[in-house]
Amino acid sequence: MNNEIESKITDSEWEIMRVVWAQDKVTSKEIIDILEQKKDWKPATTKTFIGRLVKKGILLTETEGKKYIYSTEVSESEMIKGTLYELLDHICDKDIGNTIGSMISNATLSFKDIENLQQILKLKEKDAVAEVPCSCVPGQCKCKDHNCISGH
Amino acid sequence: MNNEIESKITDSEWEIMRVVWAQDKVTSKEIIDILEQKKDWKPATTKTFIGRLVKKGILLTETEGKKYIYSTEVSESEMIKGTLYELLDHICDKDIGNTIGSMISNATLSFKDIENLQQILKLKEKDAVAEVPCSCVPGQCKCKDHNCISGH
DNA sequence: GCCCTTCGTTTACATTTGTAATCGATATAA
DNA sequence: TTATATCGATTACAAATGTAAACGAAGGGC
Repeated sequence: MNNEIESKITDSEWEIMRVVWAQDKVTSKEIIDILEQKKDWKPATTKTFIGRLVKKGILLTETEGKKYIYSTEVSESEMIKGTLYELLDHICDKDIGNTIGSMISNATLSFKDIENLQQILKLKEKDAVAEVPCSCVPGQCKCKDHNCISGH
Repeated sequence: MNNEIESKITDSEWEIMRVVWAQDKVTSKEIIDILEQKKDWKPATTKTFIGRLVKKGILLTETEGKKYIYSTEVSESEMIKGTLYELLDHICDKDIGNTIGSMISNATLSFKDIENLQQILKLKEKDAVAEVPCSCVPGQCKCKDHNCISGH
């Protein structure tokens, strides 16, 4: 929505964010308590991660008395999408279909999920292509053997 | 296939691996050349990453004359799957369906891909569940509002 | 049989990440 | 009002990661 925030968080920071996304507004104490349970982190450790997220501009603070209430404007789905892209960046475009396939195979899905995905696929047919072009650098995927585009 | 190799590679290492996966067997020179093009890495930089992958046991070496031929026994799909799991580890199980959905929406897919995915979904219906259980820690997802399982 | 190139190894160093103690200010309880 | 518990900020430090130069052995050309 805004200026393509330079999001990109670490695994540990993700733990903090999950709490914030789940609660919308939280105090450090709440985050600390939850992660002390889940990750066995000392309060100081959690505080460090909170601080780093604030510095990165991902966590927002509003003062309530002497403490802070933390929140964020980066949505969870946005973050997930970012991470996903990062992964997709590592594989040949031609392989994305298969990757999604393996994801589906390995996931636990509800009937509703499946129905929904079928719906999405149906729609997707409209802008499907005959062949997904590969944009890998030559030497980084096997597509060169068939019809890889990718200039230089 | 073997003992669940402690794979888990960094972004840079991934670049090296892509070359190896694409070629099956390569010399350091080939890797260096390709990544000098793609990433502007000095030969020394690429060498460092190759060395680290060898140390991790992910790259295998066989001597040919005085140089090495590199190869791997970790498959690309295995590595992708690992990375994917890592991401899924960050989201509520209930949300996996949606995440896959957004992946599909955003991807470029061929007719064949779509057909294939439809096939997979069809099969998936067999072991679909009425409701995907959430296994998040309380406080880390909104499921507590409905029917989250997850014991502390 | 030397010299230069090549290749793997070693060393170097800054940045990021994980993990945490400590400090200083403030609110709170006694 | 003084002792105490909180809370955010500062500091610390090891390990991982990105980036690369330097070094030493070995091969190839002349």
